[in-house]
Amino acid sequence: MIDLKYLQSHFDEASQKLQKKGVETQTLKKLQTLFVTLKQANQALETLKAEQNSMSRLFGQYKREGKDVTKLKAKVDTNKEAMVPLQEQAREAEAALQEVALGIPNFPDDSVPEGAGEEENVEIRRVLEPREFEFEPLEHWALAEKNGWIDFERGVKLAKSRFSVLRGEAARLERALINFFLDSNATKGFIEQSVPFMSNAAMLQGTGQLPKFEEDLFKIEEENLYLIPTAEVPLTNLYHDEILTAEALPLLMTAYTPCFRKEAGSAGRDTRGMIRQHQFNKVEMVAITHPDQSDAVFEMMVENASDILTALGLPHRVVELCGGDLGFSAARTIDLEVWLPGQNKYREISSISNTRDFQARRAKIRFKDGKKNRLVHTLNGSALAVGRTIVAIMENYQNEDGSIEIPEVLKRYM
RNA sequence: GGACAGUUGGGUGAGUUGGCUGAAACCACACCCCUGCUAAGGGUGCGUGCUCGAAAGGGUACCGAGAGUUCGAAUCUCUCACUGUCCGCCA
Repeated sequence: MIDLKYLQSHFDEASQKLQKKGVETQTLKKLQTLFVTLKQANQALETLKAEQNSMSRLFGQYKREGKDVTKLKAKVDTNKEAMVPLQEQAREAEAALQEVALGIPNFPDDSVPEGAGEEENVEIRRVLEPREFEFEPLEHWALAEKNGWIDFERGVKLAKSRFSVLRGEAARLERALINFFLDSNATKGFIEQSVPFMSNAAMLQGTGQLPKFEEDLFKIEEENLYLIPTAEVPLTNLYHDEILTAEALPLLMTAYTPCFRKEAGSAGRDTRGMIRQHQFNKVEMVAITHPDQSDAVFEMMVENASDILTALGLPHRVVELCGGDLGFSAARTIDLEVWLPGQNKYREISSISNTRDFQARRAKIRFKDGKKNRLVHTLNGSALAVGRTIVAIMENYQNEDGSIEIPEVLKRYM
């Protein structure tokens, strides 16, 4: 959630920032009006409540002293009547405010480039030269078929479309990658966690998936739980509604989890292969930091993910997302795109975001700064998406006969 | 799934004839005093949000959540959620 006090005191500035993310000024005006209405109603209401409380205290005193209370009772009753409409007004404003405020995305950092969508993202650097092939490199699904690595049909049979089964060496490669990623993250100080793969609604609101993106989530109706779309949800919310000590920061966490996404808006995109599945494995990094630390930690997370790709010998590029491509909660995001020779393009394999205090405000994650409680910064990023790494290894390490080499660093894991 | 019990501040835990309890006491924590000691003792402070205020401080809300009764509710009523124990089932 954005800082509503800041919105009120710097409306034009705030509105301008959110234009980068496509938020209309009108929506913000509405939000501001609701905020002011709520404040005024609350103030008026609290004055009346104060009177009510002091009269009630008097009431008790009169009773004890055996005094007559009929006049006081009349006064109290009148006061009570006066509170009713204000109470209603405050309640409505509060509800309306919540509804609008929870749907407003985070402010992008000032450094975020302008742009409407993906095409306007800014490439920062490339790491590793893509290999020259003396033959036409195949796409991963063709290689999967040749090697018997992925059974798409039976995945569909077991569940539905966009599910698949890994077999034999591919399954072992997946397991090896998960371990390799977790170990690599551990060397950078990320503490491994094993977390629930389901989450309740309050946590999902904390990290920003709810209420706006419910259609992207798999829900267990009878239980009122959701399958997590990313480990960012459980990891960040580990400290939901907590006040941390400043010394505890930064908290660095990593976890392997499957991720479940409905891909509601992606019908027709990447239908072939396992680039876009309803269930995929991912190792995630999450950091909870002091506001002064978050930029440095962000850089470290980008480096870490990039280093892992380098260790695997996978060419990739580092891309700064423009305002229009930025996610709901992110103030800033850097994507790592891995080179896929079969597809002849770079594809996202990691996304690292600094949400600043946006999630912290929603999830009430604070720390003691002297006597004051302040919001932490939260960051998250993949290191890495497992399925897409398998795809990248298949395409980059393929031989002319269709066989696939295993990257050197993974050999001890298999 | 069945039966019973419970849900209070960082922790333990009082408070259930409605007001003087936002909440005793103890522990933990912070600061201070005393003390030639890797101890003990004493003092003070110590929940969160919103709000008014330069600050000191004040107002308001919160004792699992929501609604209700009442001049007034942690304390009474209702609904829901969660936790524990026993039984059943089970990796």
